[in-house]
Amino acid sequence: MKKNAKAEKILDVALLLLKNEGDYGVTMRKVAALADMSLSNVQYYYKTKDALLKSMADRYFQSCLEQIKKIDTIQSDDCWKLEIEKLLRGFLVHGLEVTDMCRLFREYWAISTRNQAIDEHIKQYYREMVVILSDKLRPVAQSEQGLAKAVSVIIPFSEGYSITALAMPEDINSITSILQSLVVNLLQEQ
Amino acid sequence: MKKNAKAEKILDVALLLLKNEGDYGVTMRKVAALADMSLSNVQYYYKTKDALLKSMADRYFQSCLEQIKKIDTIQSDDCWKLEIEKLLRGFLVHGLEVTDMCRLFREYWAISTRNQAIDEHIKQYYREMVVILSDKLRPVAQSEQGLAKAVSVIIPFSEGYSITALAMPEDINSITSILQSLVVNLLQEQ
DNA sequence: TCACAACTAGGTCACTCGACCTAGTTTTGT
DNA sequence: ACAAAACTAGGTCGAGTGACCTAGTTGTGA
Repeated sequence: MKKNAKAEKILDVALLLLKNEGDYGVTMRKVAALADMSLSNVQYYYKTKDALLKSMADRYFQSCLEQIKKIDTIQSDDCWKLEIEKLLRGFLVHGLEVTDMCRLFREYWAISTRNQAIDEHIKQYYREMVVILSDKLRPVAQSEQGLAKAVSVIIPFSEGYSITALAMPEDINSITSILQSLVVNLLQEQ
Repeated sequence: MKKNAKAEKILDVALLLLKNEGDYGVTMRKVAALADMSLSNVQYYYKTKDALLKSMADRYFQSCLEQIKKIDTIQSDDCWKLEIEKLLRGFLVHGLEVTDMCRLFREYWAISTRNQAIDEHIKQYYREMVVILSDKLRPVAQSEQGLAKAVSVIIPFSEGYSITALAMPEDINSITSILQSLVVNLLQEQ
């Protein structure tokens, strides 16, 4: 049994609560009950609720970035445009069903409007996402300028699509195709 | 003094609280205090908290749609592409600063993941937004197909941009320009 | 004028919350 | 072996919460 196993389990359970019941739904007592330990025990690992919320955000945004890093870099071979489409589809698929990731981000977007620290976390997350995604696309980009434009289109669109997708008249295939040709054009910009 | 003046004031105050403190921040007592009336008085107009939250959502999404309806229809004159740009800028400007509208939508996006009724409200809102925006753009659309694609791009992008704008490398002018030429192309699709 | 509905105010109830306190038990380092 | 640190458990406290109750006051229509 790892030393930090309980502290990790508390974070797991707390994120589960955040996902299902929102930030005010995360109470020390509920966390304790779901983690199958006493209230005082939770409070031993996280002295205050703020400390718990901070640790949750630290770990969650970190894990999300690591997930993005796992995406394959687009290689400059003869089917790179197809690879772009696959990459875009991977982002847009969050619009079809509300995934755990979607739920947590929606909570954090809301919290960020009333919590300076979370707001900074999210901004930093998207800044790092820009860097990571740029690295993935750089091999097929004709200019840094075009690359910057491409990521500045992909990221906002995929976030917005995760919210609005089910209400749009065009389906994901059509949208992916439109976005793909736009991104390809931007990447080919001199 | 209108008959419903108090009921309306309660909704005003409650939306203010929702914006600033989230859904759990809306308590009957806080609403009463801010509306300068007694707790029982608030509870007279809205028997339960659920009833209050429902009325808030009903009125808010309604008012948002009416705001969108006020946007000028794009006329098919010789400067329609410039009008498109102006329209897009109006949407994207929500990315530069977190407006009241942004804050409330972020709250509702989060609430919708755990509240069926709000989820339906939001879906319906975006569906109506599709219709309204389509009407604005139809005069310059070469086909219904292209029109559907255009709105299916504009709406998700503007929502996502309101969240991510400040972390993107490209500024609003560059983004607006990219989106404008994309939308113009889609509208000219046969 | 009078009855009835609309409205207002103050209070109580059981419940939940984060923070704190105290007293044990286990583990660790020397 | 033993002291200190790490950990666990149970209890209490004041502050809020939504729902509910009762008793007044004002307004309106017949």
